[in-house]
Amino acid sequence: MKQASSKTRSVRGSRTGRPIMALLDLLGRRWSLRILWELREEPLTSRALRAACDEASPTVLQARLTELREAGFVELGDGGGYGLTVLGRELCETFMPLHRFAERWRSKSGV
Amino acid sequence: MKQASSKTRSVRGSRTGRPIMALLDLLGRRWSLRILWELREEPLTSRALRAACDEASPTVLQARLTELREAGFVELGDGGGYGLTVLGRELCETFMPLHRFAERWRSKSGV
DNA sequence: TTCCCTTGCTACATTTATCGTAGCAGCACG
DNA sequence: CGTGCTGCTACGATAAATGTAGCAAGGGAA
Repeated sequence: MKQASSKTRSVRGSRTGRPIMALLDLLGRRWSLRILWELREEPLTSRALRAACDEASPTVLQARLTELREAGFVELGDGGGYGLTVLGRELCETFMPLHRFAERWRSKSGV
Repeated sequence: MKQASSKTRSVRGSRTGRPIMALLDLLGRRWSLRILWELREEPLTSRALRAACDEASPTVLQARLTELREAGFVELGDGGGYGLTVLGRELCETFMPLHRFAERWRSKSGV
């Protein structure tokens, strides 16, 4: 597997030494959660991922993918295509109950 | 409890009719996850919340708080102070395992 | 009343992030 | 050779976040 470059893009909040803050910051960036969500079942090529993410700009997607790779959640397969690492799969399952919650949420709120 | 204005700030992704997308988008905005996290134990005044969020600009915090109120996750108490609604507390517990995950994550990744 | 302090909230100029479109180099297939 | 895919990038336009300052409303205390 190819390694993400380690030019250490600083994660806001990591300075506090509280990893939860760094994680919340990373996941709180645009498209981060969505990318993990779309990769939850199978690896996707960069273009397929873009299609799954409502044609979001490739600029941000590349940026998020690089960050997620540096964080160890996503990896680029040898034959191309982005997939979750073991760690990434754990993370994904951590907030998988969000799906059921979202359904309940809609029924209560009219957003 | 005071109600958040309902001028329907559109949530990106809600057009697809898939509530999980709307939720991922809302939570994927800056400081959203952090705000929920900081309110997890007790209500905080707007200024205390700001302090807890590394002195983030009050402009975004107000925006996020309004969105979270409209979504039904956060409410403004009568005597002042922001707190989680019942729904918000459920949501918060949904990704509470993230805390433990973050600790394991740091030990594996050098971010 | 006046003074002081805290509440939620906003204005505004600057900086940063994201968007949208286009296009690059590399590789495989025919 | 061209065709079509891959990951990835440049760049101007636009939207969002930052940082600083300050507002009006309300609650005491003197």
